[in-house]
Amino acid sequence: MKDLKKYMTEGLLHFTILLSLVGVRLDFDSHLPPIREIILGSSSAYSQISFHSLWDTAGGASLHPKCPHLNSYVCEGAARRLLLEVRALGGAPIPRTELHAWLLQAAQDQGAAAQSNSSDSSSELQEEPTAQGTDRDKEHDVETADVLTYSYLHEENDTSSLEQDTKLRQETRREDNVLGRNAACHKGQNTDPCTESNRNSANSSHSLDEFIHLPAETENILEGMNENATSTAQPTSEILQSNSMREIWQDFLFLPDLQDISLEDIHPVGNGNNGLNPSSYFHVNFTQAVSQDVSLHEAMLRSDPALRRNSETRNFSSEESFQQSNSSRNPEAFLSEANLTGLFPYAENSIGNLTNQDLLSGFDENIFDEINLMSLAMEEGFDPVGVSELFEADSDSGLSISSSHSLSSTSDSSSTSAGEEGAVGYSSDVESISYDHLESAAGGRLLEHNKCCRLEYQVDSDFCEELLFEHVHHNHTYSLLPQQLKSGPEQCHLWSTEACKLKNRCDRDADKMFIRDERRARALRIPFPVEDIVSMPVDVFNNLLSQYYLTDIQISVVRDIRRRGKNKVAAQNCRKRKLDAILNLENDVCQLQAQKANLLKEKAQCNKSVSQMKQKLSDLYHSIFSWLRDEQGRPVNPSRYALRCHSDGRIFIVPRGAFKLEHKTEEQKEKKQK
DNA sequence: TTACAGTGTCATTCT
DNA sequence: GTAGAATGACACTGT
Repeated sequence: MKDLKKYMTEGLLHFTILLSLVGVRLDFDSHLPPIREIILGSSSAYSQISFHSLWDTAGGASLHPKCPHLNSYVCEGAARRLLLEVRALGGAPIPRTELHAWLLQAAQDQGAAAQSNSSDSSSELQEEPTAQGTDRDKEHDVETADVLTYSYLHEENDTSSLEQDTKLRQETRREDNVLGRNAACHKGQNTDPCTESNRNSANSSHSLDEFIHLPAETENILEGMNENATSTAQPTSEILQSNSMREIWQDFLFLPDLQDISLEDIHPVGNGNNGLNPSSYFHVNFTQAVSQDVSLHEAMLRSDPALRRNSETRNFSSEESFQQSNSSRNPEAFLSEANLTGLFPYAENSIGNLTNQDLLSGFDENIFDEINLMSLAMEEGFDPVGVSELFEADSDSGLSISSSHSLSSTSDSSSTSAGEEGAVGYSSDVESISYDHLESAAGGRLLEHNKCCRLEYQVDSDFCEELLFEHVHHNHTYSLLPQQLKSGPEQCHLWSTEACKLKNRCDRDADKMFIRDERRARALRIPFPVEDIVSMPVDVFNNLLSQYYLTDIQISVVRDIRRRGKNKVAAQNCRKRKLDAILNLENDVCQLQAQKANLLKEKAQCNKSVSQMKQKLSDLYHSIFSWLRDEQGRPVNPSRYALRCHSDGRIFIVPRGAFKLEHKTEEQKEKKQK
């Protein structure tokens, strides 16, 4: 940053643009304020560069092969230093073809500027370069076009798309001259660049010689530029005098890998280095450096939505390589990149496209239909009821609740058709994408919470399996009471089949509702499982709501899910208790009926026994009286006398009248005692 | 097609 | 006053 300030204070403000163009990720939070301060405080001509242009250029929107100010760097001999500084700051190397065309164009401009300066010695270096070469550009457009054509035809493989890129870039220049020159070139009427490009297009591999052994026309340009540059009297051209344009050119091409260089490695370029190959004192790893192509084509094309569409197909390979290059990186670092999206809108697009394109491939379209509808609903004024109905309609429209099926589809979500499972076949990746899509729809979350939400649902497919299977195994057979199960074997068999049917149906219904709420929660990016929303204690639930920053809609939905879930369980319990009570009463009735029957039976037995006892007693009575004789030897009449047992065990024969009076007096005594 | 059982949900009351 | 539980009533669905 210290060197950056130095460059800028020296009038090299555009170095920051260059940094951005070649992919340096500046920490704008800490770098932009001083940059802006320097811009506003600078008295140089470069202070006219608006902060806005810097901003746009940082995102790659203004990327153009013709950097109008690069010639300034070249003239000052600072180009190599700038590029080294770029690398020292962690910048990715510029694509060689981009650099090729870019630098050549700048060299031509510089050549034109040098010619102008030679005629006008009062002109200064810091004069606005674009103003210098307005007319002179025309003189070099032909050569520049050839150079550009040559450069872009060296791009690997996809020549058609590169031609499109070339056309795009040419359109930003003077189209007529360039196209005319290209037409002549493609007809084979020209010259080294075309023949060279044709020859090299057949061989996609690039050797270092391709860049060192330039086409003759390009060499001539460089030679002329070198001469013009060295003849230019400029106060800061000391370095330039010691470094030819070719050397500078080679310096660009021989830029060492950024890992191999630091600020300490930046050697002053003095006279002693004249003619010295920079690679002799830099650890040059050209192949490795070029391999870190940041694909400025993509950055440029993404700035144009129309072009982006065309470039998507051929960007796939480069995006894939980009992902591979970032695969070993810390995801947090990746997120930190996403934090720069506000400053690098096209970087955001790049990252977003990369992620989405890779992750969205093969997803169930039904999910996106739902998500899109959700998003629309959110954008047009979110209506929870409408969304709810939307989900309900979807979930109720023949949604199969075969969880195992849906789970099996998670391994290959692309094979799951929309008509088979609705949106049940979620995979973990789908969740993350759906949240990305619904980020805005959910009312906006902090990134931290987004991460939490994503992590919450992105655990893995086991989460879905666990939830679904856990719910499948919920016991909904509360109507099968122990009393029923304890019944006879025939009823047990009957109830077992009934229980299976009932259980299956309960499972289906429960799963349906569960999935519906689950989908609602997912759609609104509610960061906790529905099951936990319902089952957790109220204090834990409130703490959870306080820990997450949820919108009113989300809180309302969460509470609604919890209320309905609680009520559902309560209703189930209520019905269970009701059935328990009914069945208990029925069982009590049965038991009482059996008890009554037993009592009746026992009563009958008792009556029978009593009768028998009475009969025996009567028989015994009569037999006893048959044995008894009075004083005269006559049998005792049982109707006039009766037997009475005394407390001491003695038995007396008493007249019945006296027995009755005595019996009455005893009863009266007992009553009085009571 | 109808009857019925099971279930979810809402409204209300009770705790 | 609030939240949960309990419950009656209703609608819906599957058998």
